[in-house]
Amino acid sequence: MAKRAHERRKEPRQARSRATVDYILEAAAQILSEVGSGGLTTNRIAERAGVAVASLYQYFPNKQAILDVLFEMQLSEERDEFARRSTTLQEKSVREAIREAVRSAIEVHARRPTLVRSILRALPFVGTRDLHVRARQEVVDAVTTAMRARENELRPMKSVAMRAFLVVHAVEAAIHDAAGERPEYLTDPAFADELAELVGRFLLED
Amino acid sequence: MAKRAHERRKEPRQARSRATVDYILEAAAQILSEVGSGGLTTNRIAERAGVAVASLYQYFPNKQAILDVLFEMQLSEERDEFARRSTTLQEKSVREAIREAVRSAIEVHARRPTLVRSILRALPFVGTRDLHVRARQEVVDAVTTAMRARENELRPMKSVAMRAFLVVHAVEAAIHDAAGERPEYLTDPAFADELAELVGRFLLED
Amino acid sequence: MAKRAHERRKEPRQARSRATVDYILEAAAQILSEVGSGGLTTNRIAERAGVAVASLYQYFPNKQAILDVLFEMQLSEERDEFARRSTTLQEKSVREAIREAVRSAIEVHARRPTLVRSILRALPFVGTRDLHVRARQEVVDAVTTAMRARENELRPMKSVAMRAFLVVHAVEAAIHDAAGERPEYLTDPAFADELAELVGRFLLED
Amino acid sequence: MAKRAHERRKEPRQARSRATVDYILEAAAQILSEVGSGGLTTNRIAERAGVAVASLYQYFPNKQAILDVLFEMQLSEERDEFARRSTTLQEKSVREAIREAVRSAIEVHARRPTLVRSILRALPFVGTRDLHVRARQEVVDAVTTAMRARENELRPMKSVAMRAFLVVHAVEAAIHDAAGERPEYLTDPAFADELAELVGRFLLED
DNA sequence: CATGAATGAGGATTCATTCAT
DNA sequence: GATGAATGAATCCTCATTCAT
Repeated sequence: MAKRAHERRKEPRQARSRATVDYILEAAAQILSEVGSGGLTTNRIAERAGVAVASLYQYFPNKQAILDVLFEMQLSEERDEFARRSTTLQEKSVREAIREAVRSAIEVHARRPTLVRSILRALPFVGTRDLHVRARQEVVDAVTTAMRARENELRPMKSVAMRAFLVVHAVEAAIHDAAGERPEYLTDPAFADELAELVGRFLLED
Repeated sequence: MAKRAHERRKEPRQARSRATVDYILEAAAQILSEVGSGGLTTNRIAERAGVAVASLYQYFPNKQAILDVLFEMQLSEERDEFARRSTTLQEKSVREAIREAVRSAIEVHARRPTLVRSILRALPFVGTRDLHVRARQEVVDAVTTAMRARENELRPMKSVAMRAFLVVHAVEAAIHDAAGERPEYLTDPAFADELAELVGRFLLED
Repeated sequence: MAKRAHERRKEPRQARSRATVDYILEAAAQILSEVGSGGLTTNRIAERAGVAVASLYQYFPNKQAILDVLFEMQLSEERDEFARRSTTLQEKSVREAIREAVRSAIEVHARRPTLVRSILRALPFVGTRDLHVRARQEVVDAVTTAMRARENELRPMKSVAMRAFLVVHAVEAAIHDAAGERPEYLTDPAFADELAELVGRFLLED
Repeated sequence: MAKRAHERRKEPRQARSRATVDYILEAAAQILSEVGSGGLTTNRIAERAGVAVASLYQYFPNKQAILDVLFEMQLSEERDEFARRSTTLQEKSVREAIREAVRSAIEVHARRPTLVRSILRALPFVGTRDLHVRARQEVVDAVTTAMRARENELRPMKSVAMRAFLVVHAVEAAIHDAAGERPEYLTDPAFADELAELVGRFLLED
């Protein structure tokens, strides 16, 4: 695998080629969630996408690039979801904000549980480590900032960063692992409630 | 890769054999934590272990088996650690028990952070899914049982299982991710305190 | 690669077309001298020429054809140079004629040393063997004829053909190799003098 | 193709593997002289050698390495031939020494004309440029040294290096090209005589 | 037992060439 | 006439695994 991945080799101009790119990404996503990263081969991707391998390489410089794009797409979705909520979060009570945040996190993952899990948990071991680390850090940072903004409403703490780290990773992992091992939890309102409670009790004065 | 793995092809009788097996496992572990599961090839393992590939196949039916053994070893270690504490845990307050449990979990992972992380987080995407799922379930079950035993001391809950699931996954993930992204946390007492607090506040009244 | 190369698929009628063909040939030449025959791909040629690959195939039936045209162009240039001098050569002394011939040979190659070298030395191993052999033979024949015309002024010899062969190949190789390894020789008058001396001493009575 | 070639990946220990290496080199040589460097693929080499591709890669890190070894073998042979003669050359007249040198040069190439030609003329355009340039330079240097040693017996010259360059390249090219286009020349004593004459007249007084 | 050697199957990537608009 | 898109066939190379000594 080459070094700089993640850049598309050639921007698709026509509608036809944009569709091809989509098919490829979709195929990769499917394979990833069905057989895992081990079974993800360019030939398989191309076959599933219904295109020739060479076509795949017209838009992605190498396999890694596909994974990277997939990863970034997922991140974007999360970012967007977060951004969409963040304005309203300001106006709500912290408790309510937490509940909202947890719900939307679950929401994001509930759509395609295996895929998201594969992408977010598997990729770090397969894909560009940097990308993953930076991405995760970004989320932690966002939460840290949000917490600082309303620190007076929170339980006193020495390190905001550490607490944010714990909250983010705990929540994400719980959701990912649920997606993998207890998919039914993702649609169970009790799960969301419990998660929100976990976070709330950790962050707020009782 | 063959189908049934995880059984050693042949139990090593002599000391020499046992040493060979150890070298192999150690080599695999090293490679796993250094270059990740992608770079883990049988040839590389053999080379690092200082034996011929063919020798490797005298003790392991296939590559997967090595991973499985590695995984089980790690689990055993955790199980043992847990078992060792569990008797004493009975006699302590729940709060104290939690603190102990969290500490020992961190302890286990702190020894070889990258390795443990690789094994426990990466293997599920590479190795035998079943093994992993069963193992994780086992931990959740143990915690569930422990919680049931002292349910009256805990915050009322609808599903003990779900709460156990959340606690176990949250704690493990936090530790694993710390191992990967914030190794310094593993030796920071504040980290253990915070984690214990997270769990304590979630499980205990007020 | 198809079989019949070297024929242009379609003679360009309009000026625009002719320009396109020129761009293609120029691009091929550049790539050839920059990265060698190994890096010469149709896609790369097209890209460098600023046209689509498909356009390239409107004027050349296949890649080989491009190389062939390039080769022929180079030959033509040499032929022309030779023809241009040959009339005047008649009137000069053999010694002077040799000097002139050597100078113009160097001249031809000095213009774009790497290119000429690539074309004349690399192509035979990549391109149409026949074309190359015939071309070289043609030069040898021309020299043979020239020598026969003034055989009485030359050192006695058994085989004019063999001596012509030696002279032609020695001179060409020296120039090509100089182009590749000692480019500064090409502009050093001493080099021309020495080459002329080499030939003169071989062909002429002392 | 990777970067550092030419190093054998693994030294063959047993007789069997040494044979394998030989088969591979022989196969490569055959293909090279039959179809040229363009047709030289690792699969074809392996097939012709009667081994699996993977075996080939156990001894050569990549295709280039095979070419490099072939190239070096050829150079060694030339070096040896040269060394073998050089002692005796000292005792002979320059004229005789030249005759000897030319004869042995032809000798070396006459054994497997197409191969040698392929290797020495084709490789520079396919293989490691450095290797080739250094090798050629080595020969020129050796001749330069030899000429300096007996400079007083030679025709006066400004640059020994340039004259050596010319002689070496002229002779080699003539032989190579003869191998390719006039194989019969290689066994014709007249050819050797003429070549020796070419060199002798260039280097020696009147 | 141990090991150097060997390999079939496959994986990533490229290339000359064609097609549809 | 030109071009973006598409592709089948190859190419280099690796890997898990087996064999022969």
